[in-house]
Amino acid sequence: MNQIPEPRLTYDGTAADLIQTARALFALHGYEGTSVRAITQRAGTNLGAITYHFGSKRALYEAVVSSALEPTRERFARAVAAAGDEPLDKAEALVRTFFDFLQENPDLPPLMAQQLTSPEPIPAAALRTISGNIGMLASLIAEGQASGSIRSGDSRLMALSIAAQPIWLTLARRALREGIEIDQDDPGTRARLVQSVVDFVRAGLAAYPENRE
Amino acid sequence: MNQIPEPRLTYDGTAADLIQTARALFALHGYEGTSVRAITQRAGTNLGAITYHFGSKRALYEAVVSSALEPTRERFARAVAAAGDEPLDKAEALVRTFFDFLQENPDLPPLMAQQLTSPEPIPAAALRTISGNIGMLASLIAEGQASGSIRSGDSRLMALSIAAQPIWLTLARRALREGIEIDQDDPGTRARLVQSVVDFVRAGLAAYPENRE
DNA sequence: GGTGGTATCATACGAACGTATGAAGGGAGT
DNA sequence: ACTCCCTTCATACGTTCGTATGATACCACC
Repeated sequence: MNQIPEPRLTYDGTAADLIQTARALFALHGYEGTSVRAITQRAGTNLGAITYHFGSKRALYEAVVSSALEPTRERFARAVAAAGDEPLDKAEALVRTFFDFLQENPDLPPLMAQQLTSPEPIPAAALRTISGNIGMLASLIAEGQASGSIRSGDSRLMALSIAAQPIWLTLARRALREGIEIDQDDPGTRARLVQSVVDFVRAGLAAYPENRE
Repeated sequence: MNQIPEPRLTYDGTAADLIQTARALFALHGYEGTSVRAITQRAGTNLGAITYHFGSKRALYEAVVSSALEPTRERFARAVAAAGDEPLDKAEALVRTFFDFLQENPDLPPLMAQQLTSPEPIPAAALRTISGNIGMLASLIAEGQASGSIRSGDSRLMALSIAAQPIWLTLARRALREGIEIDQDDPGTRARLVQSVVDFVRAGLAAYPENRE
């Protein structure tokens, strides 16, 4: 029934090399700022490889975005499962895991930001991953509201307030270092920043204050 | 003393037209995705106008970024001054004003995001504006900590948690509409989102819970 | 009423872009 | 051993890019 072919999410061989190289370059220089020649050269392949494996530069880009976002699903699910039963603890685990994931995948915030900025449609697979993750966080909040540990309020909107922090603070990494001397490359500084966000989120969610002074 | 010439922040005539047009196009299509021809045509000027008035496309871009950020300073200062004496109220005013400003200047989040992603240096004027704003918010928080209405914690890091929310939620506007049916173009929806962030911020800052249920 | 400086104009140049094309490899299956 | 088919390769095409150049227009001022 006129099914639009969904791009794969895993690749091997030359296609995988192209995805990996393209992801780094797109994150650094944007879609238009990254040439097919730069990608294929860095990946050690022929100029025609992108056309052959993906059909076009645009198709490669969409594969990059979709495949970059996908691993968050399982990662977040595991983090929540590993945390205790208390929703506030699950939320904290989610925040920490998100920070960790972004630390391991520094390409992700630039990629997301560029995609959100551009008028190009967001790949359906990416949209599904995002809404799935927000949904997970929101239902976790709703659970805490039901059990009384989290204050009332629209759980999806609260989830957005939470998700915005790790991603924006990671995206602004360079500006924070250059502008206000907060250097996330320093492990101690980074730990304090993560802890601060965790504290802010717990305080922002909690129905009753935890251990304030 | 080898002074690097600081670009002006106000322009008139053709230069102003170019700034305004370029700002909209850069925000929409990025730096590399926006051609000198597209800018000059849309601005109703000659192809050579950018070279003449700014020297190069890059110099125009920096002028755009710096001048776009600058008005926040005065706007935020006025908002804080107009709010009462209670730091939590000032923080709320700041959040609301930030949302309003971004609503009126939808180019700003894409511009900032692109600048943060790119390896190009952040224009010094822009960096100064950002750190000034964060500083204002941080000292407001410190004030509340001194008076006892705001919980303890690193005031600068708390300021970052706050600032991240309006900007990221505005940046993600399209994704929120397409992915999880939150449409900020609808005034009611938008008001609920802003209120939710305000609630989250107040809860995240307050030393004692305000009026939770 | 020329004259000098600022601004705008049409046009040209070389470089880099994304993609198309057809030939050359290179194993697996018969 | 030969035939496919998947992949890689070198190269070419037409377009668009940012900038440079020199001519023209405008206008205040002596």
